[in-house]
Amino acid sequence: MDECMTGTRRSLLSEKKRQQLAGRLAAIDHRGLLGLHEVAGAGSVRGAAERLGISASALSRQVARMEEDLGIMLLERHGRGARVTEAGALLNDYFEEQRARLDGVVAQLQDITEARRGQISLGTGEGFLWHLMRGPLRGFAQAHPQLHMELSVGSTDQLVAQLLDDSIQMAVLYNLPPDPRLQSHAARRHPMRIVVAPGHPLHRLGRKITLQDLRQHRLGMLTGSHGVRQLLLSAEHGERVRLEPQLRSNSARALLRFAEEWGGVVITAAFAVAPEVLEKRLVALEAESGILEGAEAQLVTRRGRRLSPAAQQLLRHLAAHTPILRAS
Amino acid sequence: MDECMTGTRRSLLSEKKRQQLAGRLAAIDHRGLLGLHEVAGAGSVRGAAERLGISASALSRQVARMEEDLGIMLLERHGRGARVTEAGALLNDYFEEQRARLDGVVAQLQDITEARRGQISLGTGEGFLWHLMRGPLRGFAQAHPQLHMELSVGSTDQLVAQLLDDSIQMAVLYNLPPDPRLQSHAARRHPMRIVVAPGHPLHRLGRKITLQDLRQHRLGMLTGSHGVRQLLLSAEHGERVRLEPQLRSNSARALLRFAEEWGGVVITAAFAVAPEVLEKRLVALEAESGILEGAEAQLVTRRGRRLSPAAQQLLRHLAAHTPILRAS
DNA sequence: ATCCATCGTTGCGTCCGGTGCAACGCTTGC
DNA sequence: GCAAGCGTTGCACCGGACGCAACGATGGAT
Repeated sequence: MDECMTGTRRSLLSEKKRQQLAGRLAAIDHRGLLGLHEVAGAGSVRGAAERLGISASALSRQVARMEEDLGIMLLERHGRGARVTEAGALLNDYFEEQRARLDGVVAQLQDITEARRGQISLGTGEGFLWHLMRGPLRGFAQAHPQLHMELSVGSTDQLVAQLLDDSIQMAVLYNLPPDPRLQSHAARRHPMRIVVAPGHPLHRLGRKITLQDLRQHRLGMLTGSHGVRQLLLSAEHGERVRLEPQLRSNSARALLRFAEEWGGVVITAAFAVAPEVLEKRLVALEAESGILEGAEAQLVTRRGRRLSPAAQQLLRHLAAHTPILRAS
Repeated sequence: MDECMTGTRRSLLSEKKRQQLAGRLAAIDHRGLLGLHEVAGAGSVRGAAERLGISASALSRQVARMEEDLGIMLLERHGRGARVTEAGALLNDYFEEQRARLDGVVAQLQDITEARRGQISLGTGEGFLWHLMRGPLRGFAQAHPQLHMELSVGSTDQLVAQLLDDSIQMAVLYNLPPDPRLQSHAARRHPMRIVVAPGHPLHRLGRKITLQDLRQHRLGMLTGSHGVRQLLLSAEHGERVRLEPQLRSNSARALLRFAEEWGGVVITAAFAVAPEVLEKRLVALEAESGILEGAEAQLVTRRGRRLSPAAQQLLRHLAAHTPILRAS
């Protein structure tokens, strides 16, 4: 009924629509309405035709076709000129209203084209939040007040998943595992550091910290879905060390409080603790590990995705004006 | 180039509009928007094309042309299907809004077609007011609550002038002089009567009144622009009688008060004093005059004018349900 | 990792609809 | 009564939209 008869069914459907939709709705096209509008304004078919740059016969036929399709008279043919009937005036009002509305839509499209208006969704790791919010993101938002932004904060693989299903357009993340489906637009190496409170025993060592050193202290770690945790696992494997964290959390903020107030040790990038280091509430010690050295912060999108103009502009803006993403 | 100035001028105008109007506004035609809407709903070009009963290639081209004209991406080509971009969603919203609005307009057009809605303007002589308001006009208005009526009360030649310049669609009038530009849809002879208060000397005569009889009494007359007055002038001329009215007024109502309370004499049709005769405040006496016998009440329109459906229906209704217009 | 089903797109021949020109009927003003 | 407008119609023509077939590309299935 539905597959073997598609041809017939299509014909019937088309025939039905010819009389239902096309007969009433599609009969009202932009051209006919414009013609009617000009006739209403000019007061004559010929005058309106001259305004439109077409012949009077063409315009006459346009209106005649609309009348035929709608089954109602739109013009009072008046020997000397023509006036719109009540129905014609109704359609003319409709046209003018839609035209004004359309102007607004076109203006909004223009805004979208020039990235003055739009919806941008980006994701970021928790560690970038402070830098993004006070710096480039804030500047961009101030420069584009009509731009709506949605900021999704999550772990690396959460962000990757959101990138892949297009629920975010771009993401700033740390320690991204290689993925051909993603495209990097800016990257900078940020070695992982050992973060402790000032005066901590590791701080007093005065040298680079090895993974072995960490075994004697209380560790705090992100849960497994974060790129930081993944890289650390690789380092443990490479150096044959197994680290047992005292505190696991999906919140980097919680871990920093753990280091600051509980005297714990946290491994993360320096930029992620920039405010605390500035206020001298924490210190970031260098680590003695090749693997931890290679960690990168990246600005990525899904490869092959066509971004909106606003998103493209934000992408360029972030790549250019985010110090922690600029290659040194 | 091809036709001296006109051809070139048209080309330039067309070229200008190609970039101004057509480039932004006319690019958004009903067909393209419908296609975009279906793609947005179906999630794929092919599915939308199947719904529309056209080929996928045609639909693809429609959207591509809109994107070209607007200079902005409307679809996210997604390998597996297609989704609308923000700009596409904006246009789709616009389309759905206009479609809903259009449904309303079409419904209103339907109402106009079926005379459920509309604007009717009619004129009438003062003498018909009582009959029309209580009878056929009231019934018609109750049967069509959405119909707006404009009732113009005036003298015969005022109404004729309004008919000829189309400011009223039809008129009920008395003693219409023959006019080829007007068309009568219903007519009934209503001889003019001599109207006096009960007990008036003319009443006590107990016979038909001649124009000579009138010379001995105080007459009230309408001013010259009324058909009644014109006919009476003809009768005076035919019977070699000159009547000198005591009161002239353009208000028939004033003349009736003149007859009722001042003991005056007024010449008019019987229907024009129907309520007063019913209440026995006036009597209508027959006149002895061939000319006054031929007076007619008529329902007329301008010949050649195409009336609105509502007006046509009112015309038929008045012709059928107005006793003073039905040929006995 | 490979295959293939499906998607969107493009080249090309075809056809329909809109258009312009000229002529006609009609109304209006001189 | 005549001429100048108006709106409309017959006819030939042209351009744009369409369908068909084939082509890259993507994503899931094996």
